[in-house]
Amino acid sequence: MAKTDKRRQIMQAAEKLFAAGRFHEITTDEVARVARVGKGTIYRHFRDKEELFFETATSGFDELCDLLREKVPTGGAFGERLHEACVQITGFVRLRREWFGMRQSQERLLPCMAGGFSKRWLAKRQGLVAAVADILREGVAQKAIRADIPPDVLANFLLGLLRTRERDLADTPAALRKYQVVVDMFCRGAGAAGGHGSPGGKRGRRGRVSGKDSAR
Amino acid sequence: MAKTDKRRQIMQAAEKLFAAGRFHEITTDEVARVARVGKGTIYRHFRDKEELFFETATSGFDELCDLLREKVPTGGAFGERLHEACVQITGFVRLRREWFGMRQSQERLLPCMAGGFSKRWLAKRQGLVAAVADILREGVAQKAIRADIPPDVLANFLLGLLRTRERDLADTPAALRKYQVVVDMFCRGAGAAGGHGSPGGKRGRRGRVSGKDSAR
DNA sequence: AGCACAATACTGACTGGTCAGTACTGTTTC
DNA sequence: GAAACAGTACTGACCAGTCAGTATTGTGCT
Repeated sequence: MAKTDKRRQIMQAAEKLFAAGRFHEITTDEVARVARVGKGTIYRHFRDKEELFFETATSGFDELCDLLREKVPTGGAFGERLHEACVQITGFVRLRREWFGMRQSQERLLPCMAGGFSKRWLAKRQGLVAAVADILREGVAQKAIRADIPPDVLANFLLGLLRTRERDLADTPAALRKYQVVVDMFCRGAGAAGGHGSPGGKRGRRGRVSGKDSAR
Repeated sequence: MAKTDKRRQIMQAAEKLFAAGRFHEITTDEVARVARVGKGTIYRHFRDKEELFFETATSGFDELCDLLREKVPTGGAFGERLHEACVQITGFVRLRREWFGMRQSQERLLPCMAGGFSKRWLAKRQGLVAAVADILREGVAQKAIRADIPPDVLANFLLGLLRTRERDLADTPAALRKYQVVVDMFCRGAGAAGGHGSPGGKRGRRGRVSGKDSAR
């Protein structure tokens, strides 16, 4: 059995456990037991409990970034890309529910962590934001996404909306459909040149996010 | 010194500390020290550390609800009410930054808590959501807010957007202005009868959130 | 007022349990 | 046979919660 297998086993167990309980409530003995691994093996792969936690909490970012870059390649209609990105993100969140829950619960705690963890964490998260922002940037270029808000801010909004929704949704069959609400909200809110009545708004035009349908 | 003073001292210290570190990293000794109170006094006011934490983490919900009901009374133009609500919420968040940070960081941990904490927490949070939803409901009645998404879902979205923004913003003088982006996004996304190009969308009309400007 | 006494609030040194991390032994794998 | 491992016993730091003792406040009496 390759070394990386053990590492993965441990991380999977940690992910599961950390998702269900608080950091201090999860013992390394428990992680070892669930991972079907000797306790010492954990310390063979991770310096300490903090690092195990950090690596586990962070892993999803990389995976999701890879997924986005793979499944939502550059080029093609922007509307489709955005939609596909949302599908991938929500799909990933559903697939890796435990990681997602864990990330949610512990995100803001990490900056309090000792040493360089805080920066490493932010860098990881920023990677995901950047991946989403890249897609949105293309939308801006195609006049489908409003240009007055920086793409990375919009990317954060989108992720925030998905997150909000995720908190409320059980893992029901209807859940995926309900994510459409998020996409819908976002597209209307972030679409280019939309008119509205909120304070500060000035424009009177409205664009379609897909950038190709001209029903208006 | 009245009993409530000590209690408040303790809660203030706890809020400050819990905002900066994880539950298990904050010792009751530290809370006592910061609160300038004997350790035993904590246990005179709170059953245990969990309860101290819960009460502290929860207090802001009530305060914010009271604030909303006071400063955003029923009646009046919906657009103004929504705007005022956002101002109040963001103002509160800025004022009670520590509580907000703490709430953010520990929210999802609470459901893992023993006993009835989980339900009590959700109930408290639901109170805030309901307060915001009530305001939005009026917007629906006035045709300013779309009716196809339940008000409480929209309320969650709004709170989520504010939250997302809060995470990114330092406490700069420009910060308050930047919240307008959230309000703007939300109003466009949640405004009644808006056309857009997102998947599943069908409508072609667009309304103004303020519900009193008739540019369309 | 001044005193006695009770009730309540408070303090902080102490304790008992918990758990991260280590050490060691015997086993499997390559 | 050596490297990785499971299993387990061990240890030392750490910390939530306790409790015996002290301070403060309230009350009734003279």
